[in-house]
Amino acid sequence: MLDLKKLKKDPKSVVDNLKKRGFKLDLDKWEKLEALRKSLQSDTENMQAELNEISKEIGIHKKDGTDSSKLEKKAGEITLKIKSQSKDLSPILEDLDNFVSSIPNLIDEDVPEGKDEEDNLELRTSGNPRNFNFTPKDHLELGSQLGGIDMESGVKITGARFVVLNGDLARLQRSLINFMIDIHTKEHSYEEVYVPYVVNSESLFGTGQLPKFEEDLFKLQGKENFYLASTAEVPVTNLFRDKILDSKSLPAKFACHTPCFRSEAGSYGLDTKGIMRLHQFEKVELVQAVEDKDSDTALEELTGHAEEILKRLELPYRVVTLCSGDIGFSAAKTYDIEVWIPSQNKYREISSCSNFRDFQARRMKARWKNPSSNKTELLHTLNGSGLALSRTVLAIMENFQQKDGSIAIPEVLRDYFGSNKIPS
RNA sequence: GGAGAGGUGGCUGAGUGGUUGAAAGCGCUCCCCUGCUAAGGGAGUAUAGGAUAAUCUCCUAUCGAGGGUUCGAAUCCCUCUCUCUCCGCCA
Repeated sequence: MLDLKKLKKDPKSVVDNLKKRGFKLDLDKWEKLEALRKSLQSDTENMQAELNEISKEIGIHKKDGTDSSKLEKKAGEITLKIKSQSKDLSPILEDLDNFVSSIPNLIDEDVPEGKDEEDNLELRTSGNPRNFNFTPKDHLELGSQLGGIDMESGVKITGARFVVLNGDLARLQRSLINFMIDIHTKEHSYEEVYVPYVVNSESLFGTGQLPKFEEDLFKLQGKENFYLASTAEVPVTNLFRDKILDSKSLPAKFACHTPCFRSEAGSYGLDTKGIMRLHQFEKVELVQAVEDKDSDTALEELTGHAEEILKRLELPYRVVTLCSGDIGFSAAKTYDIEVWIPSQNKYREISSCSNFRDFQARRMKARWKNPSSNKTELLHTLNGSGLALSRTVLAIMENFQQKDGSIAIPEVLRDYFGSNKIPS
């Protein structure tokens, strides 16, 4: 949620900033609503103050046993007025609320301007795409040959964009989970957490998936406000909701493996082959809550943590800064890490690392006690994939494939996997 | 799923209709006292919104959430939710 004080103080810069992401803030509407709210609210509050005063007096009269009927009559009139006024006020408050909670975060100064993913800015690359001395296959072909990727069963059991992995590939994914979590906990000092995969609407509001992006989520029947988590960001970041953290516990860093469920509405026809884009996939997520002054460095650090996994797996990748038109609703700045996919001859997203600054924290009242000012201040939250599992499996298959269709296992993973290749 | 009990400030815990935003204690902050330590004394210590140029200030809201009764609700009524105890079921 935006800092409304900022909007009041300097509406133009807020409008300009939001414009960069292609969001048109209807300032007129807001100012009108706000003016209306102000006058109605201060009016009601004044009446309430008067009523409180009179009620107190009545109390004193009752205690003394003196007559208070005149006061009671007057108070009754005021009460009626307040009630009718509140009826006018509450829809305005609701409008304001909806209006404000649908405004995306402000983007950082150094976010490149642009329209869509074409305008994202490449920051660095790591590793070199391999030169194949044979024609490389795509992961689906490889997986089908190995009998490890079973799209048909996924469709039968559930439907399109669901998959069954068998044998070595299932084990490869599981070993990757352990590998990633171990590095993040042992070397990058994250604490491992296990969290619910079903989340309520408050949690989704907190991280910014609601109210605007309900169509991306799977909603559960029955329980009115339960959804399948689209990312561990939701349950893990909400660990900080309604909390005031001690400065000693900062930075708070959590690593978490969960499945992710996304309806992928609006992605019809995109990545229909194989396991690139699924309704259900596994992910190891990194989440941090830090002091405001630390979030810039924390983003660099967190991105580095995700990159480290790719480096060790010897997968070529690049890091891009998302441009103003491509960045997500809640983020102030985002680095996407893209892994090399030989069959597509390009880099594809495998991790997205974002600094949300105080945007999520304001929505979920995630605060910390600043000992120097002795005040409670909003935390800054960050998260990033470290990494998305199905795409890591895909990338290993394609980048490490051998001429005979077998797949070599990256050196660092062999102990976890228990062998040095997946035979054809 | 059935039956009961309960949700009060950073924590513990009083408070069943009237100057209660809320006693007391703990914790924390500042000050005083003591040669040091131990101890003692005093003051302060929620969040959000608003008025104001701003602050000491003032107003409003908040005692799980939402409604209701009343001049007035932490306190009474209704709905929901969560926690605990017992029973049932169960990986």
